Amino acid sequence: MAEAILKRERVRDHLLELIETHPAGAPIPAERVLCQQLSVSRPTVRSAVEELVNTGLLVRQHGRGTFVARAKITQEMVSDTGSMSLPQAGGTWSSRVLEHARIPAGARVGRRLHLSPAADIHYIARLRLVDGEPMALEYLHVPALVAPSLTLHDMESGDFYERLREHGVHVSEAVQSIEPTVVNDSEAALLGVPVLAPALLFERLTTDAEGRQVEYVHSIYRGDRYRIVSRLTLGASPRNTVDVEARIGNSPF
Amino acid sequence: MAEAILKRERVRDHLLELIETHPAGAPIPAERVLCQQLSVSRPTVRSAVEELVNTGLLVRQHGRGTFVARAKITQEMVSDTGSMSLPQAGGTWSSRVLEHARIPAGARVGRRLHLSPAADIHYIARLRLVDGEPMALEYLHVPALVAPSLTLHDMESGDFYERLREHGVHVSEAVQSIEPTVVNDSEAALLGVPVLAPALLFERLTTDAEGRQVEYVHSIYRGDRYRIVSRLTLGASPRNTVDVEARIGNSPF
DNA sequence: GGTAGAAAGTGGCACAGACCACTTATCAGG
DNA sequence: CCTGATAAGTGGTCTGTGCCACTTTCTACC
Repeated sequence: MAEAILKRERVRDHLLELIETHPAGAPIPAERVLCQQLSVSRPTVRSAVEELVNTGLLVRQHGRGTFVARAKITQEMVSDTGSMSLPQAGGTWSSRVLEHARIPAGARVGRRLHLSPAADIHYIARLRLVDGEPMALEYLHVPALVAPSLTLHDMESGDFYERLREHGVHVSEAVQSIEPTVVNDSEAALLGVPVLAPALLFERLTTDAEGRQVEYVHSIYRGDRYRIVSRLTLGASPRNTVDVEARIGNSPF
Repeated sequence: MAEAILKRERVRDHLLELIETHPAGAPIPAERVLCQQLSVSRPTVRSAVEELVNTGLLVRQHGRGTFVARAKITQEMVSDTGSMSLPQAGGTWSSRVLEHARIPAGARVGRRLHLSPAADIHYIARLRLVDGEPMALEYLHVPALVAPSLTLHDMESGDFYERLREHGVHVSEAVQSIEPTVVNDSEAALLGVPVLAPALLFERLTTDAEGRQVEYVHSIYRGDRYRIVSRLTLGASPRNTVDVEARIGNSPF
């Protein structure tokens, strides 16, 4: 019953495979070609392509072709998509590694990653700066089992998820929570703000295509420099909304 | 040249009109009926309907029909859509009006609403509770010019935007910002938390179809009871994502 | 040799029809 | 009176086809 009965889904899965095996920017076969290859009609292909265009995995260009889009769920996700943005357009990011080790998960992290507390994880603590100014503290945890050969360099790289893909890990979904907090002594010292200053606590749990928890990130952002901005549209054509966007879905009443 | 040559857009506009003139939950004509009325084919109708379903204006139910969705950009937006959700599924909301008046906008509010500081606004301050427990303070400002006959009852109603629509105001977009803060003395007293407890400061500016600023909301949410949860998908079928969802759009590389 | 036009390839839009899956209301049977 | 089968109405999927608009490339003309 797991077999895809719907042609549309079969086409979608085929496209997803193409996307995973092709670098960003690469063209995918023309719609009419896909029709022949998969033995479906063009509207079916178009429907599947459209879905992936809407989710941002593909980009269509009239008269030119359809291309693999950049995967945007990255460590910079938050700032890239604008769901969280700097008060005044950002500067240049940099980071300083504070700590790095391969250690047992422990109770708290283990629970979130669905691991035994004794299971090894890659751990890295970084201070993230914008134009040299401390902005956030980030604590990254990746199960060692998920990517045994992961190097420190991989974890430092900007396009971390791209790197994970090379290790055979295909990130598919992230659940992120944000809550207000205040900084403690050590955080205050590292971020250069007074103790008890307002801050945002981010937690992100990332899941791969096979449903495994592949990443747990825990960050403290300075409240005086950060702000979440979302733009909610109602009724306007989605064509009008630019990349800085978060559309909200409704449930049936 | 402004005329809609595309049938699909004509259908979409027709649907938008239906949505505006029908109360939330009302059924719209069946797809096959719309085909006849508008002299287009069913795929065209379905495509237009699908767009509005994706933007959350319509809800389809297999075997039952298609219905006007609740306009979810409301005061409850945050909790309803799950872009912000209670730690453990919410209880029942209620509110206590703290203050209510028709007053001049003043400098700060006037600037945000693009009004002269002397222009009148409807103002209401409410304490919002969940299961009787204080949860947030909300300060709502609506220009008197926008809805001259707005009553206190309108502003107290849960479906505030529906009410605005009856006054000829069609809400189309909202920009919302969230930042961490701590509560001051009076806020602490009203919310029943210690002074300097973490909190979230919400600001929302709502714009109508004509580009007018129609609402400015400023709220303080208890940090210990509130949390923002967003779910970011990459490549998964949007069908899998439930109402608690925020999809992130990408720009072409 | 340079340039303008034609041709080929791409995605964009639309049609008419067929069949399936689900929901609801109706109606006959117990 | 209640219950279960049935039929009608709805959205869900897919086909095969035609034409249009845009982009790129090639070609033939100047």
